[in-house]
Amino acid sequence: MTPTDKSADGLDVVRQLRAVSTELDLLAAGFAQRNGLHPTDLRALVCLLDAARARTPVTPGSLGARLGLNSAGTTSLVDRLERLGHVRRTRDPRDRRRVLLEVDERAVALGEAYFGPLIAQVADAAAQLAEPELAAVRRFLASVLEGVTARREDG
Amino acid sequence: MTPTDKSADGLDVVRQLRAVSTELDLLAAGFAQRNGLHPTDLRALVCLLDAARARTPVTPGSLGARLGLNSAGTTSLVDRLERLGHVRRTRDPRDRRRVLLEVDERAVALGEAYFGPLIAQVADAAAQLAEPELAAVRRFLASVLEGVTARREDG
DNA sequence: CGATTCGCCTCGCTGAGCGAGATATCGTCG
DNA sequence: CGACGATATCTCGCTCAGCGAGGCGAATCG
Repeated sequence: MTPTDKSADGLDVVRQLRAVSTELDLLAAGFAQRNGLHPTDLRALVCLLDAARARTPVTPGSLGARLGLNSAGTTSLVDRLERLGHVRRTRDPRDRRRVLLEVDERAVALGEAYFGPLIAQVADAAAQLAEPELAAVRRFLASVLEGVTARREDG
Repeated sequence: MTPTDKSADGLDVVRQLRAVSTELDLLAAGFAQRNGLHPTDLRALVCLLDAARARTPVTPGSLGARLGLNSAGTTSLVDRLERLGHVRRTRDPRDRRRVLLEVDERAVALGEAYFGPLIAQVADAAAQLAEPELAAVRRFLASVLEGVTARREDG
């Protein structure tokens, strides 16, 4: 790449990506606040909805691990979500030490109200690209994801 | 859109974008924790570094507004950053009510240690695309940014 | 069956961030 | 110039998310 060609070194793309990322964070924070949720609660709901779609059972332990919380913090997180009616606690009949978390339909609706329009907008942006262009976007994003993940894992 | 054509409806791009966003958040959180910073502190440093590069003066008030903090919370945030030596308080000679925040060189170095490799990786990912492809990525990201920003503003 | 491990919860505490209000400075209008 | 309201920041007291330590029932291993 030529140092004089500013549009070809990808730095503007870096800026765009960062702007998108921070705007998404702000959007999420605003949504959380409007719904009486803390950022952690929203992240927890996202995990729960992902798991529900994948038919994967979630326990306080697995949720806390994924969010980086200790067991005490996880308990109070689940307490909050349960108090708001987003989640129910059920004893696992196979292993009665475990508690299974079931997301309420209201939480699913809430999640769709949040992600739905967002998904539609991104999908729409993607739909305005020709197929080979879309393929390039996919390759670029996959590459970024790989890089970020790799950086996160070693530190 | 036809549910059977999974590659053309852009949903996979949505998933990629979300994955990138959450990975970036996790990376930031890990970096913050390793450096004794809270997520808010890191966001504040990002704002300060951006402003420093743009030669824009920053006051506790403007910083708090940008981060969505109360004046009391802003004061304690600046106290923390000052205690860690990342920032210095200076009275504005033109308006002695105001306090100007100056970032320390250590904070700049810290920021570059964090953003540098990340920027390099994204720029590298961009460099592996042909020019028309890169243009498509730019258009896509601009479109996503516009959509997200618009959604955030009305709510 | 004990002994150990595992999963979750309770208790007490630290500290980020909020609301209310105090303090100092600035701009303005008589 | 002096009084007054606006503005920028800070202080005080509080709430509550999350941590560390420890407890208790359930599973597993010897």
